[in-house]
Amino acid sequence: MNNNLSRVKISDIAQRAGVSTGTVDRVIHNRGEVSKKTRDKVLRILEELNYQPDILASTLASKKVFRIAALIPEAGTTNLFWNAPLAGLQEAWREIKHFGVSLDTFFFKHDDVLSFEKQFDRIIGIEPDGLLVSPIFADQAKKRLFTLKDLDIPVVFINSNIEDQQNIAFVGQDTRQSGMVAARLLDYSLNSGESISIINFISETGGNHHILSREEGFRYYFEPTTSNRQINTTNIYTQEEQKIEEVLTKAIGTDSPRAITKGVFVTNSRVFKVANYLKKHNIQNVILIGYDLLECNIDYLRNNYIDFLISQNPWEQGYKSLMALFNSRIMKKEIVKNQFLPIDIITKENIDYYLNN
Amino acid sequence: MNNNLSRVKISDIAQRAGVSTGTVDRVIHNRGEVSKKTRDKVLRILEELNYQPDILASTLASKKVFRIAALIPEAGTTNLFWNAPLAGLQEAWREIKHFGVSLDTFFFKHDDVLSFEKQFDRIIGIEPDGLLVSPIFADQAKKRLFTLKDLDIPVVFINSNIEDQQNIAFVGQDTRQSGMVAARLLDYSLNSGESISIINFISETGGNHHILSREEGFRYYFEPTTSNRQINTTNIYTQEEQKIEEVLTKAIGTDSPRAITKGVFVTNSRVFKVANYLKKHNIQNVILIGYDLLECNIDYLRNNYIDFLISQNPWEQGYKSLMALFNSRIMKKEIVKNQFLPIDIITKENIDYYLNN
DNA sequence: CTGAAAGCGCTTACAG
DNA sequence: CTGAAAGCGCTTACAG
Repeated sequence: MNNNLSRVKISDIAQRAGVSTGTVDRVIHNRGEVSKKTRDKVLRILEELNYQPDILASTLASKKVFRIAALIPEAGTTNLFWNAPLAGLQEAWREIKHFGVSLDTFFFKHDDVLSFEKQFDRIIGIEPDGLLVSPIFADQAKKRLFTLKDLDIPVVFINSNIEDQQNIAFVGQDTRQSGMVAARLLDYSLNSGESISIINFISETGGNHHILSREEGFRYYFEPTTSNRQINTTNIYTQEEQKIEEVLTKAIGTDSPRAITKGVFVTNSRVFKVANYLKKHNIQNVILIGYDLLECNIDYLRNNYIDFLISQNPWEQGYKSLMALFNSRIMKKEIVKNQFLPIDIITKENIDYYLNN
Repeated sequence: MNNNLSRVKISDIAQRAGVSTGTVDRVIHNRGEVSKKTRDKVLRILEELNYQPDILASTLASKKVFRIAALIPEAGTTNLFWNAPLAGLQEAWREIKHFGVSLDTFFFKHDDVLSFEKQFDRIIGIEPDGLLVSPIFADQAKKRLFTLKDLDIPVVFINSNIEDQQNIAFVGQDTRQSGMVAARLLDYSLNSGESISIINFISETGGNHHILSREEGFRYYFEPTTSNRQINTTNIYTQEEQKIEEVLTKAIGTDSPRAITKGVFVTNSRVFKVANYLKKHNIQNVILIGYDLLECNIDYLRNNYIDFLISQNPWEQGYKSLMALFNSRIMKKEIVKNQFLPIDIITKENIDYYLNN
């Protein structure tokens, strides 16, 4: 179906144009120092012969390295999600490093704005050839994106998006829609009339956009039939186990004054907290849905305390965001600006096939 | 975190060993014509300095092309599934063609053993450097795989597997487990005691392994609680619309003598046939699950006739199978032998994010 | 503004 | 069995 046909090379162009290969190279890369006349001529022949550069020879000859910086949250012990994007990033880098790409990864603490700013500033100091960033602190990011624009440094957003920026791509999930998926699953699993609790684990330091938008999608799904079903939201601000216990007891405890909850939707990866509660109090027959394939969530999924997990495809997020930068800048390909990853529905039965990466 | 450090090159090795680069090259590629003594010496230094070849320079210098043949079913009009693996294959090829890889794709008719044999024989005649095949006709494949083994041609299986062959990889789905996923979804969606129909669209020309194995997984899931729920299997052998209609009426029609079915599991992509039936007869409140994101299935999913589709990730199957061959033979990497792709659960709410490829 | 030459790291004949 | 030289397609100084 396809073959490596003998391709036209720079020397072919040079010969046809009656110039040297150096000159052809100059026009190909817009390096100036060429008269308009020869430039036009070469350009025309390039077009005519449909010249495609040999990227291998090109990167071999030019010892340039394309320096990519990545700025993502540190996984630490409280934020394990971010291990996966990092792994995806590194795998992508392994695949493309031959093309003279270097990758420097910078970490910030997801609950510490200052660490974000500091690291971002460090990166700006370095002036990389491309940046990949998870801009969870939108305001702090925006100022700096302005600087990057001046420096003409292309930016890819990963996991979080900021609208109306000059980023060349966003790679992540449609959070609102993922709430609708959760709603659909609960809708299938519950009988009509059974009530639902939404649990939001709110972070005091901001970055709650995901959570709110998931709740919004979830509620939107039920809107037409909202009369059927009671849906209560509980926001949890504390980190203290004891407090969480109390709040959950009010929200979903068997003695809860509210109508007995049959479905629980936790809007982020901390669903294991709720699973833990259900286990401790031996509450059965509650359908529990949450996010992300953290070890502890997986354990509860396997043991039937969590029914569904929604995965954000974090590994792919890392992989694709680096590839977006690479394809755009090194391979000179057109890339898709908004790359929404699948909203994967995970159960005990298919979990194993999402862990390979 | 990482950088393109100055690497050790062949000339470094040559210098240290007191030989020419040609000799180093000879031992690196086991091309013989080197005395044991110098060979050992070079080998040792290679090891010591942890020499890693520059794959770019290597493929640029050697004008060798690695010829890959692919043998997959033709998509035609009745078998649209196979468009996706083909697209994945082609995308993978686009990414690696620079490394001197050619791809020739051969098609057979999925319901015609002879076409499979004929095309396979053509490929053997060509003696490619690697083969990627969907061995749905196991017996006919086996003989020929024997020949390939003699010719030392590496083989990757795509979508269908044959156990105990010399294939370097299999890329596909765990079909049995996907049946369990379907079972889980119906189990959540139905009330206890409600009965289920399994519909198998059987092909007379063989290749029904997927179907049977999906049913087996499905039934296995319910085994412990089988008494709760009636599960009836209906096999459909005909292609005639009229006959199908009759059989479905017996199986799931509202006047069916059997207990009224509340859940239907169709074990392959022809679930749209059942959706069509439900629509025509205005049967509501039946949960319908089937396989594969064909256009017609997607339409029924969006219109609520189909509730869940299980996707086999066909695009990825194509992509990964070519990459397996590439990574193993060109990049000399270790590859995973059995690459099971995720068992994706698709609903109306997340379908859009599985269509990008 | 332009060309000739050297070089990127590896491979391939060829001569001995 | 071994080495010297040319070449893969492109880029990079340098000289003019």
